[in-house]
Amino acid sequence: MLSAKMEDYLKAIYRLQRDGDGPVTTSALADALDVTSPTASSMLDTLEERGFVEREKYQGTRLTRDGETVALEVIRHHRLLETYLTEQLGFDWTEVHDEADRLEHHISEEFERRVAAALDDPVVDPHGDPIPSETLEPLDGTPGITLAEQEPGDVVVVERVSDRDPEELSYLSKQGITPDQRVEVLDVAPIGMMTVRVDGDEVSLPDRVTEMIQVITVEEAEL
Amino acid sequence: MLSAKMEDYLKAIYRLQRDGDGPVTTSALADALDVTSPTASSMLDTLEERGFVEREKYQGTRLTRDGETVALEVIRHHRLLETYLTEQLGFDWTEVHDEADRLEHHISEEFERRVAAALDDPVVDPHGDPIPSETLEPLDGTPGITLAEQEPGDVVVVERVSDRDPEELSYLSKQGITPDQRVEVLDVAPIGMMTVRVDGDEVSLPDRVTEMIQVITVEEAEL
DNA sequence: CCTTGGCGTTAGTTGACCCTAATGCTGAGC
DNA sequence: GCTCAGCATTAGGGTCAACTAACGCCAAGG
Repeated sequence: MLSAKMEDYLKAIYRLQRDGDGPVTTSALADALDVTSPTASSMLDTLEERGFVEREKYQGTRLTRDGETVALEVIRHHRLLETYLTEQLGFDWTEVHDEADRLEHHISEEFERRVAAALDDPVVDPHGDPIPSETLEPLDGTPGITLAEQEPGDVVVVERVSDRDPEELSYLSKQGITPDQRVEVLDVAPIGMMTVRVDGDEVSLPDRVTEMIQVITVEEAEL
Repeated sequence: MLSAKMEDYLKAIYRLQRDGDGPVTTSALADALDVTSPTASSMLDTLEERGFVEREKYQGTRLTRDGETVALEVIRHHRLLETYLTEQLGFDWTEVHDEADRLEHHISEEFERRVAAALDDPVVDPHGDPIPSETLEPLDGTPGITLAEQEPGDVVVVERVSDRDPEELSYLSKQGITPDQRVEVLDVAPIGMMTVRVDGDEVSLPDRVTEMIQVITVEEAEL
C-alpha cells in the first residue's frame, strides 16, 4: 500500500522540515534522496494525491498529520533496529545505519513489538536520538543545544550525535565522543575550529562536526 | 544487482526442482509465485541472459550452478531468520514464515554472520529443514521417508514438517506434531486417512498432510 | 522594468515487473 | 498421421520510479 520508496520520501521530508524551518524545497529533498528534482516533484504529486503531504506550487512541501505519522513509524523502526543490532547482535553503533535503512521498511508490527520488548521499550537509540513511542506521538521539535555553541571553560555531557555521515560518526566514536560522555571546551579558534578535552585527551573539531553534536550543559565558564 | 523478485524466482525453481524431478515447467513456476505464465516466461528470459538458469524451449528450466548458489543463499537467510525469530525473539515457529520471506532479501552478509553466530551455527531450522552452510554447498537431495509411507504399528520420530501452508503447520503444531516428536501409527484407512498416537492423544490426518511430514523410523511393525 | 539565473514543473523515455489476448508447439488419442 | 487440448511463448499494454530535456516562475541587479 505504501512503497519503501514512499516511506523514504516521507522520512526525508520529516528530517528536512525539522532541520530547516518552513516548507521543504523540491531540490533539497531531491538532494537528500539522491534523485533528480523532476523525480522528487512527481513523487510529491503522488504523495499529495494520497494525502501525506501538502504543497503550494513553487513554494514547497509540508507533511500532513498522516504523513508525519508514517514518518514517525519508519523512524521508530529505524531506531529500534539500530538499538537492537547494537545491543543484541553486537554491531558497532557506527555501522548499523545502512542495515537499519534497509530493514526498516520490511518488518511487521509484530516484529517491532517483540524487538521493543526485548530492549525493554527504549526511548533513545545508540546515537542518543529519541525513539518515537508505539502510539507515534509527535516528537518534541525543539532543536537542542549543540557543542558548537559552547565557550571555552564550559563543561557538557554529550546527548546526541547525528548519524548522517558514518565516516564522521566512526571518527567521533574513536575519539570517545559518544552519548553520555563528559566533554570540556578548551578553546574556540576563529577559523571555525574547537578544541575539547574528552576522557583526558585533547581533540580538535571543525564547526561542521560540532554542530552535529547535541549536548547538555553541566558547568558554565566563569565570566 | 539481483532484485528481490529474481531471488524469489530462483528460490521457487530450486524447490520445484527438488520436489518434482526433471526440469521445471513455466506454469508450475507461475503457480508457485502466483503470477501468470507469460510473466514467468519473460522473467526466465532475463534469468537465462544473466546465467542463472538454462532453458530448452517448450521443455522447461533448470538452475545453473550460479542460480543454485543464489537460491541456497536466500534459503540460508530464510532458515537462519526463522530460527532466530523463534529462538531469540520468542515467535511461535508456525508464524515466522512470512516475516522471513520478506527479510531474507534485505539482510547483509554481516547480519547473516552475526545471526548465525548468535545461534551457534545451527544446521536445521525450527521446522527441521536443513540450513545451507556459509559456503553454500549443495544440500543432500534425497527425498527422505514421509509419515504417509508408514504402516500401522510403525513408530517414528518426526524429522521435518514442511512449512508450505501456515494453517496446516499451526494445526499440526497444536496436535503436538513437531520435530523430534515420537509418533506411533495406529491405523491406515483406505480413504487416504491415517490415525496416529502423539503424546498420548489420537490424531487423524489426511494423506495431503502426512506426505508433508518427514520421519525417521524407530520401530518397524511386526509382520 | 526588464533581464537573467536558479529553481520547479511538465513532457517524454526507460527498465523492471506485472497483465490479457493471440499465437505456436507438442504429444495423446482417434 | 491428423487433430486438438494444454502448455509455452510472443505481442502489446499498464504501473512505478527513475532519468534528460524543455519550459515556466520569480526575485535581484542593472
